[in-house]
Amino acid sequence: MHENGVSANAAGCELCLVRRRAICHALSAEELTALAARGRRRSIARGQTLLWEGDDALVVATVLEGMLKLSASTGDGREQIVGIVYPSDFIGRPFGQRASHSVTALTDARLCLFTRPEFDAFARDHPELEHDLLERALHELDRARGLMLLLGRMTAEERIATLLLEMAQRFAGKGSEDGTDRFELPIDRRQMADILGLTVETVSRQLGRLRGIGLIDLPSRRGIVINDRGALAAIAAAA
Amino acid sequence: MHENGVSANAAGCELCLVRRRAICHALSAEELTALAARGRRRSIARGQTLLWEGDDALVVATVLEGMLKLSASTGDGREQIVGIVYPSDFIGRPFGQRASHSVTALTDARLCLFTRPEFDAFARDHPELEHDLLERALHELDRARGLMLLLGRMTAEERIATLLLEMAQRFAGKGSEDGTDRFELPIDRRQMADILGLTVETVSRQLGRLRGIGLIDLPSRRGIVINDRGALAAIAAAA
DNA sequence: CGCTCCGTTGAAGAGAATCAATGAGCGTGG
DNA sequence: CCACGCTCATTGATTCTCTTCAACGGAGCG
Repeated sequence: MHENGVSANAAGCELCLVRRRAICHALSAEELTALAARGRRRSIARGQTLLWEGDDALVVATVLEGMLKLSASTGDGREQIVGIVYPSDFIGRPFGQRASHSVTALTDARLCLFTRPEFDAFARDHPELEHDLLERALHELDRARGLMLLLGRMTAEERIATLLLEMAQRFAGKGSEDGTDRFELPIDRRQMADILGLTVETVSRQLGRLRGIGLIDLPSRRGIVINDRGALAAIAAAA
Repeated sequence: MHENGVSANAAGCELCLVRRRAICHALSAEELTALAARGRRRSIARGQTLLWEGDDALVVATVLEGMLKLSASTGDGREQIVGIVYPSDFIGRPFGQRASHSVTALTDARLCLFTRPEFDAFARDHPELEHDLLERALHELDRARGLMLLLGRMTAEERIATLLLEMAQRFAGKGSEDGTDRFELPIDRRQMADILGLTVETVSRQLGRLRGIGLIDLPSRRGIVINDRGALAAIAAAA
């Protein structure tokens, strides 16, 4: 357990990779400077947990690079991933004492970190920022509820198809017109299972099945080739 | 299909049942008048749907009386309830074109209704209102994610125990100290199943099982008596 | 009084979990 | 450079939970 790269933050925001997509885009240059003065850049290693479910929600952050998972778990260790966050996404729980879920790095990641009390105070003084947070929260709520349908009512095959299509949409280079997509999964089978509410074995078997009927190829451990996006979408079939 | 009781709204807000708990509590008397001028009281009968998943999100509302469900469904009709709303809760999707889920009355209900464009515009001019919406959205997000754990990782028995405890917390009169609670379920078995991602038969069987081992009684169709809250909590067991 | 809706219960079956073994890929260290 | 050990993915056999299909009885309501 190292203390990881924590560095002071000047006005490097203008060069920031996510300047235009993160919450910061709601702020003027002047306001941005004020916010930046409260922020810290921090690196976090793959596998490290930033916030623990149930603990005090001490910090919030914008993701600069990397991917993190939000997860909840039962008393006996069963885990459910309740969200994945990407660069420019916001993490943490403003205006609340406790973290309702854990936040763990899926890849090495860099964050722009704020202490929650400081961030809360700043947000309350900046309506445009709160509006942006609101839009993000509403969007996440829509996504979470979509996943509830998947977890509550879809078969293993449908869940897999849905996940592949979503991953393709995010990671494949706009796919060719013939319905083909090729990309690298950013997560392993265990994490796929934890997102979909399945076991690794079931994930593996269903992927094998889809490969068997020619809808996808699995050229490598993380590699996915979608041969027939239409057929996959037909399986995902959720209205 | 009747056109239901739609009536103009004066400044009856002061008498409003949910004045102090709904979004309105964030507004001054003056602002409240301005908002009220844009609102309409509307009754909606049990079973009626206010918003359809995928349709334009034309309205938002505060619930004055009654309960409504938020639901999503697959192409072939499987349904998942993704949320239940109670008096003083806010429904609808501000700042978004499409409703991501349907909103249907579980009981006869009364709403304080706004057209979405009007509400959006008003909200943008009133940061305190947006802050309240943000807090509500964040809270709903926490709840939705908790349900994702239930749907993805819990057994039927655990789901039932969790639901009973939550319902008891909301509807039972603070229960006696010996761990007993008595209340009427506001929903039928089908709706319980749609919340928990199960079938009605499984819900019925699990309730029967819990009754069999003495943890609960089922004095009537909707009636629930919790005999041993501790044991139920031990089953719910999610951290 | 009959009808429909709802809840319960039973029997059978399917889908996913569990238990278990094997093998591929990868980083480490000899 | 290769051997070792680890993690991760796959596959098989079996088990079990939950679903599906079906029938029945009671409560409420026209």
